[in-house]
Amino acid sequence: MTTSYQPETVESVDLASVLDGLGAKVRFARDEEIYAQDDEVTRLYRVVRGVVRTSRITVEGRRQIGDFYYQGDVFGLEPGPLHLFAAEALTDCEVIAVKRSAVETAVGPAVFNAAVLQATRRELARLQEHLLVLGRKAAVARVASFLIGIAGKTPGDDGELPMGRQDMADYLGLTIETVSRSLTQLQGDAVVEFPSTRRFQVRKWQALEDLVA
Amino acid sequence: MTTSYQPETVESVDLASVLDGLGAKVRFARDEEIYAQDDEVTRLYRVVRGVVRTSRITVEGRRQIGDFYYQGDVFGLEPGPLHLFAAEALTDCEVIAVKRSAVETAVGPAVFNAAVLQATRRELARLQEHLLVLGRKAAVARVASFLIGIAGKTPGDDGELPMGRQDMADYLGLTIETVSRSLTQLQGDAVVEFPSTRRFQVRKWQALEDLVA
DNA sequence: CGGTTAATTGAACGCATTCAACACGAGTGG
DNA sequence: CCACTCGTGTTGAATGCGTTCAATTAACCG
Repeated sequence: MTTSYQPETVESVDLASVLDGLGAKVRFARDEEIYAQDDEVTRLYRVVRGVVRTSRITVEGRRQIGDFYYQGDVFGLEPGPLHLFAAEALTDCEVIAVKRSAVETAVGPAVFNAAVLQATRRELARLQEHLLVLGRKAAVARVASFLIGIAGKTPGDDGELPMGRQDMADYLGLTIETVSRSLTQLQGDAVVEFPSTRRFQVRKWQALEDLVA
Repeated sequence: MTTSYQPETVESVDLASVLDGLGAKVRFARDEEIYAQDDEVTRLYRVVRGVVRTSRITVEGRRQIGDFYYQGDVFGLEPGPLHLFAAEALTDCEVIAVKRSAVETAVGPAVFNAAVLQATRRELARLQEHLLVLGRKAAVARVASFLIGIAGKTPGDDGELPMGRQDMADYLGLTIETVSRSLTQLQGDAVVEFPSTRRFQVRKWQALEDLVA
């Protein structure tokens, strides 16, 4: 058993389920810091409830948002010994935080590595997607792809934005005004509809996806 | 030995050195394709000589360059089963290509996972850095940070650009003209000097880094 | 209700893009 | 050696899009 070759078994371990068994839930209030930029990377986190954002402030005061993490997502994975991005509670939320070493001793190094690898892969996929959005020029296209992502999280045509316009702007590399104008334009074209500022409904999926293409 | 807990040992495995022992060197001519977009992810690659670029074409014909890989770099790591980015030989080059399964059977799943994880982390670090460059607006700042990266690869103040202006533009999310203008501006301010189109020398490191900050 | 923050809208500006022309270098053949 | 071409890079001028600054409106909460 110890010598048999079982790559599939090791590969299929899910970090999320591993974390659930360990560590206690911690609550964070809106805008509270979970870990800071340049903090040491010691823990792994999982969102139990609410939404978390990672962000980085450049010297010139500009802010870049790394990503938003929703229920079930694992975050806190970074390549180096220090956090390049800080993590804050976007909404009031609850997260499970476990020391990496604790996870490792609990499940063993092989399983730990496999699980971290899988989670890191997902992280890589997020970044690749984000990269393309930022590389693409048109503001409306960026906003459109963002809305698609949000709407895709829930079944049906409607989506809910847990973050404000400023967060959207910093995520998309735009200003708050441009985001607002893009949204207005999409509404004017009847592609999406906003009953309130944070809730929307997709009216023309095709048109929305054509913008991103 | 099989049951003892040795995280450090497993962690420290380097994928690059593992690859060297396996697989044969393959030559690719300039602009030749190493693997295509949407190809299955089956192999791991290492650059022995020359430079490789990864790129992705959007439906609207726009091209985004993922990264450039130099001598010693490992590439071909992608989160999903398919390659989102294609890989091409930027210059005539030589790469080692090994089937992932071959690597895994050679060193065992634990070491394989550890090694792939480490390489994936590096990949993640590259992307995070790239993300910040694209999120930052100013064209000159993007070009400056690119030049710093290139110049940092070789000791001393001079650097060599293996890629053309179009590749730089697609990497930085700019047009070829804007890249050219930014370079001219940097030369005009005597921050860098270009004896030829592909070779440069940094004159004022401080000024260059201030632009990026 | 006011009081505060967030979001939208307007107008002017600036920077990157676009389209176009020109310069440069390398390679080819007269 | 010159003329020619082709690919690549630079430069110019005009446009357009996103930004910036400012004012207005909407949403939230006591």
